[in-house]
Amino acid sequence: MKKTILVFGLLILALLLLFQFSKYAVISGNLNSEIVIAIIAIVFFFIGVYLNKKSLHKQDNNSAEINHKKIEDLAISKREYEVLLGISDGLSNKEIGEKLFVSESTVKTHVSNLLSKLNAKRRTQALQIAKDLKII
Amino acid sequence: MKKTILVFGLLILALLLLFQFSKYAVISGNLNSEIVIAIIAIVFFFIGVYLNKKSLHKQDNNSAEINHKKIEDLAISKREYEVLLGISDGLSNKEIGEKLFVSESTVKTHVSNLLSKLNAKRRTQALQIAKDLKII
DNA sequence: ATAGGTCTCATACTAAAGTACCAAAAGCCA
DNA sequence: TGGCTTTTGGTACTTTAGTATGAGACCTAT
Repeated sequence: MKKTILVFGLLILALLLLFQFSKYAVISGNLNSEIVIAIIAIVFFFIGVYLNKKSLHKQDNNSAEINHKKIEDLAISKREYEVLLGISDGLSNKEIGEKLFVSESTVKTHVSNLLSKLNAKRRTQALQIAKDLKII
Repeated sequence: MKKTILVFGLLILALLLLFQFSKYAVISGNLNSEIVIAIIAIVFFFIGVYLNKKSLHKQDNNSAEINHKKIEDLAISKREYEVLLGISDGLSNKEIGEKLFVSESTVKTHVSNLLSKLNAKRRTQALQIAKDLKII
């Protein structure tokens, strides 16, 4: 929120400066008025692009970024999380084991713990819940 | 692509008109030059916002909209697709059956056909592939 | 040193998931 | 109406998934 105020403050400042500059430049005859207008147009075009991109980016982040805090809250260990990623890649327990260089038994243990931590009955449900919690 | 050309054509036209108008207005003394500058600034600001939003929106569509054509190409039937949605909700075959008012056997048949059509070995893999193909 | 957490793995089950094959009813369309 | 696809459902069987339990190895903090 403080950032937004800062940005808008700078924006207004830049706007005022541009106004003064344009007045000065045109009156003193140093610059062609068309060039001043072009500069203003370009500057404001990019201000529009920049502000828009920033506001949209926030939404993207909200819907795409991984919620690391939630993972901690659920007490999901590093290994369990790796297994979760394997599940979301559509791998079987055996394949996950091969990928992580552990036995299928170990993977089953991790999956079982994961399911109870996510309060899921199946791995597909775990995926759905994990996506909901934005931890995946 | 034709749309893009049209938009840019109109943009350039608007730009030229604005230039002419500003020159005329300032010279004839009908308008204060500051007002002209302000108008130009606002117009280009919104052009920037608009173009940016449009280009970002395309990406959003690409990453969020369902590819109905792909579903047809894969010859996935309506019922099979409903089962696929059930899978992505993390439901078991039995639960999908209850939701669609059919037996578990029927769901199994649909799932089996779905897997072969999506070239998947497991339901989790089917989900991953379906997301990749943007049919889910 | 020991208590607690993580990671590993095994065994023995039970429960789902998935395959293969068959078959009937329903809907559509030429 | 005959042929086609879809939908439905069953049986029988194999393969994964998931649970419960126990146990050893390894870290870390007290």
